[in-house]
Amino acid sequence: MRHRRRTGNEIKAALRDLRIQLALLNHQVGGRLALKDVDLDCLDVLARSGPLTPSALARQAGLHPATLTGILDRLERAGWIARDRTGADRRSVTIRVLPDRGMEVFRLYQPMMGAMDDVLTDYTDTELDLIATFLRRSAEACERVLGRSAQE
Amino acid sequence: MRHRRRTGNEIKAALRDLRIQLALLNHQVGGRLALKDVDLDCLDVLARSGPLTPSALARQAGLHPATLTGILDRLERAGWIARDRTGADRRSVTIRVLPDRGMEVFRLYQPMMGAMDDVLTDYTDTELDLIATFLRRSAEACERVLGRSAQE
DNA sequence: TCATATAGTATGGAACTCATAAGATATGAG
DNA sequence: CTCATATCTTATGAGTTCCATACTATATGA
Repeated sequence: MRHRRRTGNEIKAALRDLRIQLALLNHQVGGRLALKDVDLDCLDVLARSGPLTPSALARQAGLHPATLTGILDRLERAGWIARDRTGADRRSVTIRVLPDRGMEVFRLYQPMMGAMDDVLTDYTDTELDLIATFLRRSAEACERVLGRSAQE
Repeated sequence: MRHRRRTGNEIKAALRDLRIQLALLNHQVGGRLALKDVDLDCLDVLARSGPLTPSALARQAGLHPATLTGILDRLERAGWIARDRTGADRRSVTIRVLPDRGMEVFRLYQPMMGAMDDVLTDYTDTELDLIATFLRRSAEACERVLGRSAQE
């Protein structure tokens, strides 16, 4: 029982560590592409959640709409994204990541991907499934916490 | 074999997701304390790696030394840290997190801690150990990757 | 038709980051 | 011991970024 609690705390501490390390990795990757941390975060969200409008992106990234205009200007000028104005609502704009530069980012994350592959070889299929599920559930838990406290 | 590869990719994707969510959580917590993301990151590193000199902290946080001066000025003014000048080398300064405000941060992370506890109840002791080890090894892998590419 | 709401962006002021340089102290060669 | 050099931290100034507000254009509903 005591062991259980201790392991739980170790998991949380490890998670905190991992977050810092991944943030540093992103910072480094961003540096090589002349991108701010926030800019890379936005690209990341865009790559995952598909094309988005500026307002939706601002909400998901926790940024002020006006701040996002600046970020999008930078990203557009550097050829990372395109602003499409083809929707039914002519006020609205959808942001799309241009595909070729997406590869460029992918390449810079390769070393980390390789390192993760090394870690993963030591686990059985069942264990990998367990880990994947745990990570997904943790991300969801975090998202729920965020949503709950954003209401107030 | 194909399933194995797919699960591996899912793990990496989930890790990316988790990073974003945790970054948002930090952003939100930082907002309630009137702290920039970078400032909170520095506090986090300090809380984990113990008292540090500005140079060491700048290295660990991937920041320019001069940038760190500004950050430390803010943190000191707001009562988060103290600059101690008691070392043998009188050029050097050690940064220390003041204990009382540390509690304040802890409280803001409580909801997330609770959510994690909920997730963890579903796992056996052996599974928790497995997860803890995986997370530690991933963080170490990330750290190694960072170290390697920082040399160039 | 007109009032109101919404999407995105321009504007200006305050704050931030970083390269350079300066001040203070340590270290090592002669 | 002295002096040149290296190291640690911080001041300075230029350029950039963030955000609150206000504005334009479009949509929606009475």
